[in-house]
Amino acid sequence: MQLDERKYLILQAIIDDYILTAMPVGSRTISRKSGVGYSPATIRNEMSDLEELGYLDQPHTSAGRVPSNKAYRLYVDHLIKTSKLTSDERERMHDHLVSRSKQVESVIRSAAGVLSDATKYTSVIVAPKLGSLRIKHIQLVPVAERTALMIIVTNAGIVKDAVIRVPEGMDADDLYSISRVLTQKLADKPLEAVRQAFSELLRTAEQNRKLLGETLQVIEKRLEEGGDASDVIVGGSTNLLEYPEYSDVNKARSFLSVLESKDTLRKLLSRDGGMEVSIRIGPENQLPALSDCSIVTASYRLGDQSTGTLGIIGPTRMNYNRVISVLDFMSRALSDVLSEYQ
Amino acid sequence: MQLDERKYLILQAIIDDYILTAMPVGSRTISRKSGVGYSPATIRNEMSDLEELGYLDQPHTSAGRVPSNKAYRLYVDHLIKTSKLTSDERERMHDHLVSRSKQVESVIRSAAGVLSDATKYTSVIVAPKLGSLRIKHIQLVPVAERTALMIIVTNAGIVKDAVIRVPEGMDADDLYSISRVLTQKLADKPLEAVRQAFSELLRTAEQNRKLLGETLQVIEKRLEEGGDASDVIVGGSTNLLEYPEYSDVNKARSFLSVLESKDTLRKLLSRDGGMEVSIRIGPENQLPALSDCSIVTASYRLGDQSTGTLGIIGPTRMNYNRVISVLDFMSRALSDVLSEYQ
DNA sequence: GTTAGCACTCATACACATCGAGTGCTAACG
DNA sequence: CGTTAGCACTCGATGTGTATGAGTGCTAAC
Repeated sequence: MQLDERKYLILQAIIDDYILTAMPVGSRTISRKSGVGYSPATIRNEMSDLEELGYLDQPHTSAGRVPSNKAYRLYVDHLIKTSKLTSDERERMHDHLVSRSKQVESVIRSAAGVLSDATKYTSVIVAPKLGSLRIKHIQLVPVAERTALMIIVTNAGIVKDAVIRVPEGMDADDLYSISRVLTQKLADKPLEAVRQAFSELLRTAEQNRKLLGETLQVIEKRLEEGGDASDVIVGGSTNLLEYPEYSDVNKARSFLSVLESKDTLRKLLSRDGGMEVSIRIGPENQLPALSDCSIVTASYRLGDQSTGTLGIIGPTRMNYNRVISVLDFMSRALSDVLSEYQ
Repeated sequence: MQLDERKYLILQAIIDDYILTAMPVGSRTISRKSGVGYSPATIRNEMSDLEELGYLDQPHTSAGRVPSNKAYRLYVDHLIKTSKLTSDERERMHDHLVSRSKQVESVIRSAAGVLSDATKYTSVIVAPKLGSLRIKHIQLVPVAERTALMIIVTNAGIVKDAVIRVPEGMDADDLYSISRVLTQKLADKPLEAVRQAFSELLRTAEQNRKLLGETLQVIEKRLEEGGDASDVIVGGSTNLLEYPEYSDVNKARSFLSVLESKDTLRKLLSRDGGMEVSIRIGPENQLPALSDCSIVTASYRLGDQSTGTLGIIGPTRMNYNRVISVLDFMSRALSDVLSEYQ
């Protein structure tokens, strides 16, 4: 059996209604809708077909129908009619983004806020991967006897720091000059290439071998870590609790627990492909705790190399249309704002 | 009517039981307890007295009694029997704290995790106030034409950064030397005193007047802000959802919303007095959303000047004994670990 | 002063009837 | 032949009545 024009129409009507109400949709409801000129009985026949094809589920015999994950997949692939945001709305979102402080982290943080406010779902943003960044500057600052703070500035303006031990009797001026050398040698190298440059450096500069060794270790460790907890930022985590899907506390808890694990989130938002919006529906994301959530993601750029991910997590019956529009816009806006630092 | 020995005993037994079960406590339950040698009828008479005195509430006629906020207040002030943590436990907590990276923020973050794990409640930690820190180092790093990143390192190792504009034609070496001057002039000054030092600096160094002006502005702005969102760290936000008090989604939501507002949290944890543990029960903290929560706070030190706050938020029937022990220990442990940087 | 006994209260659980939204099927209709 | 009206049927939701039991307050006896 194939899907003809009318089946598409009815399926779309059902999905639209379900997205709005979260209640099983009956044949009468669809029949009453403008644009559908059929009686409830006819609709029922079609619904029966659609159920057989796997596009609809029936919670129990005497309830209406509910769209299946397969239906949502069809919906986002073919049925969706993307609409643009109003220019007023675009402007407001953009303003929110730039009004904050100019720290990269602040921008991302407010972007998460804007996203969750605009969609009423939960937003997650992953900061650009450190690996694709380039070193701009390295500075050693004395903080105590034999202890220094190493600060790594990247081309994205993101600052990484770590406390390291330095050899006895090294004063501020020594650290200063070492910093200059380090910066000269390592500037504009991607972090991946640092190792090689470093071992080279290690051969030439005998006197500070020990310090350099430790510094290298720290940089490598940062590289391995891939990023710390503050690299994943969540906005509007309680938004989803507004929806009837989460009126059960246990469901709410298991959802919120996922948001607490930054590692899981980072994996969840990893994506292949380019800048365009990507959608994973229900079980398509492997996590059981999110099996009735959909995740919509997009990328943003920070400079030429590094990209980050921004995403929306909501119930499978989310307003895909709206979410796609917002994410699409924000991915551009965020890239624009962050590129000012380049 | 005064509280005699027996009333204390019974009240304590009721509170102890209610903390464990969250169910109204009946006279029979108390009577059966070891240490209480009275029949249910006698207990009932005493409970009736205690209710009249405002220490007990009765949800409805045929239910048991529930401790009132006044009872909790009495409990923490007089009845509580503080117990020490096992040395095994202390060790485990301490290890968790030091095993992580040496970044100050990481330490605080893992402290929040340890706190919430150890108590099964929600933990909140406020980073040390910026105002009481001293500047250790200022560094300007070129990131683009006419743009530089200003990094402020404090004696606590906390790095603050901001993007600023610099005059045309200023190269890396210029910024280097300016950084040195800035650092020399401002080092070891508390942030509050920076303004004065700066205006002095402004008089002497004519050529870079404009740059210095902007830099000053940025530092002042940071000062005003008092701290950004990342200065308040929450651990175990979903822990409270385990308790029957939050089986209602609306309660859960209003609680979690409070955790999302870092400003509110910062205010909530502000405290007077020294290092000792302080307790606010139910409505004693002004926030209606937390009117059936208790907040227990303690301070930790970072160096000589600056102190931060760590706290536990839980239901009013929380295990005060346990929470006090854990907080007391952690406030010392955290101070110790952070003082290594001094 | 303490306790046993007893009537009373009230939330909770359960059984049972009712209601109504919605379906599936069949037959009639254009 | 596709569409629709009619109707019996299903099943969750809602409401009502009753039993249960934990717990109280009061009184009288120990």
